[in-house]
Amino acid sequence: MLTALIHHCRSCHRLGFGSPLPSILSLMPDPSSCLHDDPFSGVCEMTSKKLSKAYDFKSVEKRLYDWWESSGYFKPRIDLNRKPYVISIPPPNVTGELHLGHAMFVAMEDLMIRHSRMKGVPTLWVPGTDHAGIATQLQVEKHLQEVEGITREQLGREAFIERTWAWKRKYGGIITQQLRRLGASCDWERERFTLDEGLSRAVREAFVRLYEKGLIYRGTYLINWSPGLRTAVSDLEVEYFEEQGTLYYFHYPLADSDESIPVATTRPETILGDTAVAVHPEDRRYRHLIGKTCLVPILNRPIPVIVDSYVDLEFGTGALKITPGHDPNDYEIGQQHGLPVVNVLNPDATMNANAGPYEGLDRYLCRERLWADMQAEGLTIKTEPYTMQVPRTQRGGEVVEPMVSTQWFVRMEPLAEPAIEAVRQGRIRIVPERFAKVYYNWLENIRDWCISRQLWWGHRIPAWHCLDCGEITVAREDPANCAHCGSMRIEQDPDVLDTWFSSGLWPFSTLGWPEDTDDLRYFYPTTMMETGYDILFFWVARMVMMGLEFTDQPPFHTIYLHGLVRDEHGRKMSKTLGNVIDPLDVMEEFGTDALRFTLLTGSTPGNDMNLSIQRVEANRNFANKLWNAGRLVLMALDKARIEPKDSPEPTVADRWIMTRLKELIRAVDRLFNNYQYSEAGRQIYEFFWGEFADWYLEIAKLQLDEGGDRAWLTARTMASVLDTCLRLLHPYTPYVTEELWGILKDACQDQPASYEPEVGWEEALIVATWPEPSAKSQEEDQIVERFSLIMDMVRAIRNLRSERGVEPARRIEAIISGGEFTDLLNSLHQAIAVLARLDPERLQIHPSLEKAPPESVPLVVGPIEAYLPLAGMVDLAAERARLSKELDEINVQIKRLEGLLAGPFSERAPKDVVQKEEKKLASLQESANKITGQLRSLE
RNA sequence: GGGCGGUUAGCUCAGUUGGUCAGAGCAUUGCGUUGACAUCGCAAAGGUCGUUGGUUCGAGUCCAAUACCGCCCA
Repeated sequence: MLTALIHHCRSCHRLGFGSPLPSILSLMPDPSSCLHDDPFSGVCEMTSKKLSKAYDFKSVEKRLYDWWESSGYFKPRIDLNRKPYVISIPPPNVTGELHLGHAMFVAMEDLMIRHSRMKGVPTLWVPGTDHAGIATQLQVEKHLQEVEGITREQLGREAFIERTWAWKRKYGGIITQQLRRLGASCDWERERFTLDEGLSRAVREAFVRLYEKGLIYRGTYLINWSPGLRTAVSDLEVEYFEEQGTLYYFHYPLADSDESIPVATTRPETILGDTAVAVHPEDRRYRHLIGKTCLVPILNRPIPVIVDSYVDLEFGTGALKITPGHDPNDYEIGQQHGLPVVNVLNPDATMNANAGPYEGLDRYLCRERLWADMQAEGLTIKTEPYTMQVPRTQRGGEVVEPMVSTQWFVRMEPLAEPAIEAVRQGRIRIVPERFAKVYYNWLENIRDWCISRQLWWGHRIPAWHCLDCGEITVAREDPANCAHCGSMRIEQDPDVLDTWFSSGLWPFSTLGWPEDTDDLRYFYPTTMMETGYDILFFWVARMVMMGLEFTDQPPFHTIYLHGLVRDEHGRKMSKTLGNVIDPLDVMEEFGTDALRFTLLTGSTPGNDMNLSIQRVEANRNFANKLWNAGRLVLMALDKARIEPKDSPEPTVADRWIMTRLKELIRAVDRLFNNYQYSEAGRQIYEFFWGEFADWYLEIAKLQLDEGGDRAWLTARTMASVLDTCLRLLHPYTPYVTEELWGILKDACQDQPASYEPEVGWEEALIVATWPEPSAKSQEEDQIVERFSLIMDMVRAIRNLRSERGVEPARRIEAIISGGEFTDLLNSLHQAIAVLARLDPERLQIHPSLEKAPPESVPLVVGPIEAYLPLAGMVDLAAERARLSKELDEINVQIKRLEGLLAGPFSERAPKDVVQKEEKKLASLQESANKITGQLRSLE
């Protein structure tokens, strides 16, 4: 009986040390003695234990991660002569918690990083977190309210910021611990935080430079105001939802006549801020009213009737109220017509003094009251249900109010242009390509970026207002005086910067910019920006702009965008839907590798993926398959512990699996070069399970039984294929592969004969050499073709057995006529017998048969014929029917191919394609002949 | 209104630069377990590749139109 034994000596270090201790070793009692030096014993007399029957990820993951990290494998091996491979992590919110979006980017980036590292490239993955201004501040505010019942205002700015830092210190490590759990091989010694000292300096430098260049300005414009958060937000942070609302129709009375203009609005409370009524120049109905004066309902404030072709004749009444203070389009019109701007809202969305009698009311209450009052005055016409686009904040989802406010902005156009060019010229490549179009479109129509936030948690704007001359001083170092009048009465602007402003500097600020550090010089520009397409504008485009502006270089060469993770039916995960999948739960149940492999092979670049737990489970099974194949290999090594006498020739099966492995490596290489990571992963999976495990290992068992050199070469081939597969899979499933590889390596090194791979045994798989593709050799196709014939033969017999209900345990007789493949069949005599469950004693292989064996079921696989004498189970009529059916099918094919080859195809198609079809036709004709012969013999 | 993606087996998805009657996982059905693995094995059933037209010797793959679903921008 084969047993997987791990021999391990803790004193002579013959095995095990220098690599992570395999899980089983930690279970072992202390060693009694080691007899390595004993000339009479070839085997270390050691405690040993079987490899567990199933892969136990729980005993592996943390131990391996700690070992990798403490061994320094995550740190780049700097070689100044080589170009490094660098990724800056998309920084998660410092106090955030792991979700599948994180799991996705970690899986993708860790795959890229591990692959690059194994290729021997100096590889750096810079980790870090961002301070998430609004999110973090809200958490702390909520906590203060719940626990102490106080607001941040009551606490005061300085104390509040101190509390927030304390909060960050307490919870800031959680997310990075969770990233570690996913196997993220980042260089944690280079971890950065957007609010740490260096990055804050970078933010300040960037701000000052942009200000000095005139690219940052402060001004009063219409912005998006979040009343709940009491801060401005940028255009990108507003989402529009189609919602049921009401369209209110009413009369806009003229000042000096009984006439009125009917107008419609979805937000009546903004009537109080109207500064004009606009009509279309071609609208005859109102032409005579142009230039006259209307009165704002209730307030009786006079406003002009203006003319503007923006007015949509089809919409509502064809006349438009203009509220420059609370509507973006009206703001534009107001600017063109020089209309005053009236703001009727307070920062908390209650009405202000401009709302007259409605002052102090909430915006929605005001809407009701005002409409009721207008009704009383007979100004209302009607209301009707109306579907409208409601702007809501991305965070919290409350309705955003357009409001005029003094804020800080970045002038984007001059920054956008080089960013467009960089992609256009190919200095930056976007994968998948189609997102380049989205990128251009946004940058070409870019609007200025509102960067100030009325928050406390963030980078405070380095601008000081002079209380004497009113000028602004912007400086790298905190100034004591106004730069304009020298007054000491200066106050720093209370606002902080949008968190994305600091994120925009991330690829270079994390490497030390604005200092000219070694890291910056060597690692910048980075290589790959891998992230979700949902933050293409928020983050990626801004990084490109900032990078070009401050470093004159694109911050990365490639942008790879992955899709969103949805539930298994394609719905967005949300708490309300209750379909949220927590990656921690998934890892707990199925292991990190299973989750990673699922994420990595379940999607194509740029497309959303629907995650199903069943898929994760299937991939957990894959990890187990690896493990068990590993057990078998270890048993083989144990069984074939010899020095080979000669150098044995590989068998047909050996050659086949090695050839297929070479083909696999080439395919994986090509796919990696095209960023087709998921297809590469799937192919490795298919190869490992469907070819190596299902076919080769089964045959290998027989070859091992032969003993001697044959067993030795077989074990070595098994070990070699496993070794290569583990290398190929490591970036996908780092834990199970590292664990198994370490055990395999130890077992191989413990062999009397060398099992050393060409590249040698590295100290760990994470830093092992990536399999390089080899040139295709002449005989490869033939090797694979010939073996495929055997596989088809075996499948055909299995198929027939199953159809006839032959019990699997029953070893049956078979007579094969092999023709030119007789030698091939003979060499696999034993294998065919076992795989097809034939009785080896009664498996006859002949070059040809004079006549068909009696009482037997015939079958044809290409050029090979086989007969299964199934006494008592042969129904001549049924066999004839089966063969006729088969023949008919083949004849249809033959006809089709004959027609194809007789037509223009043979002249127009490439030669090799034609040859392929000709070959296929010949093979079909051969089969047809054989079946015809068999039919005749059944008569 | 503009742009993008999707539509392939019951479900979730793959499918190289077009190469000749489509693949996987799960689910279903039948059979099988002292032998690496039941987290397994063997086999079966299941698809006119959304629709229409075009290009081509050849289209799931390229082009055009169209339907439905989804996303982004305005």
